[in-house]
Amino acid sequence: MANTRLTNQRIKILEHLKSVKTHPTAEMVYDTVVKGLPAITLATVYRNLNLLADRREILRLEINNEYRYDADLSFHQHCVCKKCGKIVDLFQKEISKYALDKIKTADFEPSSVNVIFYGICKGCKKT
Amino acid sequence: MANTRLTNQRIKILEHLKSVKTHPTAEMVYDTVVKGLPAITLATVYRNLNLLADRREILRLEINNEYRYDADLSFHQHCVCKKCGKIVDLFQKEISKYALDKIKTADFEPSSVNVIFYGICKGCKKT
DNA sequence: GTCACTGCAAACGTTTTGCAGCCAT
DNA sequence: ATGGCTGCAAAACGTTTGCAGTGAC
Repeated sequence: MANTRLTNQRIKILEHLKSVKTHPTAEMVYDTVVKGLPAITLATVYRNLNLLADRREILRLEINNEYRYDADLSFHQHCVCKKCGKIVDLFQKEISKYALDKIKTADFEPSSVNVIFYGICKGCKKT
Repeated sequence: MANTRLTNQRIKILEHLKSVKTHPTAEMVYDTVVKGLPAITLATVYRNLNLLADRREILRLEINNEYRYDADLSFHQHCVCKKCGKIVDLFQKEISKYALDKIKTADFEPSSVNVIFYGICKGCKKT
C-alpha cells in the first residue's frame, strides 16, 4: 500500500469530524474547516474523507442520496428522521452483534453491518 | 392525499420490479420497460419509482450512492459485495425483528429498519 | 529529491424539475 | 372536464477527475 502523508488539511478534517456527533456531509465539513484553512477546497475534503473511509479511520454512511461521515468507530446504529432528515446515534452494541452472529449464508462473507432505523424524531413528533 | 391514476407506465414498472430479484437502478428498470413502451422516458421511471416508494409499495435502498429498488416487501436484509457491488437478499426475519424489538430510545420512534451487510460475495471470494 | 497531496476548474453520472400536451377517471 | 400523469429538455445536485504546482517526508 502506498505511503500517506499527514497534511494539515487531513489533520484538520479528521479533528473536526472527531469533535462532532452530527454525521456531516462533505460540504458541511468543508464549511467548518475552511474557517481555519481558507485555501482548502471541497475536492480536497472529498479526497481526504474518502481516503480516511477506505482506511477505516472513519465511517461513510449513505443517507438521502448523500454521503455522511462519522468518526465514531464504535459498534453503533443510526436513526434517520423521515421528516427532517436528522441522524441520531444509537448505542446498542447487541443489535449489530446479533445480526453478525446470526447471519447464516454460504453465498456471502460479511465483514460489517449497517443498521439504520427510519422513523420520526422527537422534535418532529410534536408537529 | 391526492388521487393517483393507474397508468400503463406505472403498471409495467411495478410488474417488472416484481418479476426480478436484482434490485435494479432506475436506469435498469428503464432499459427493460422501454422495450414494451418505446416512448417512456427515464424521468417517468424515476417519478413512478419514487411515488411507489413513498406509498410503501416498493423499497428504495441506497447503495454505492445510487438508488436501488426492490418490490419484495417481506422483512429481509441485504448483503452488498464490496468488490463487485452485487446485492444479495438474505431472508432472516429474526435479525430485523430483533433490531426493532430491542431498540430503546425516547428520542426516536422507529417505523422500519434496514440491515445491510458489507463483505465479499461467493463469486469474488475465489479471486 | 521524490511523489503524495493540493487548489483549481471542468466534467461526470444520477436524480429532479418546468412545461405544454395527454389520458385515466 | 378535470387534474394527475407523460415526454421532452434542461437543470440541479453531489461527487470525481485531470492537471500543474506544492510541500511532507
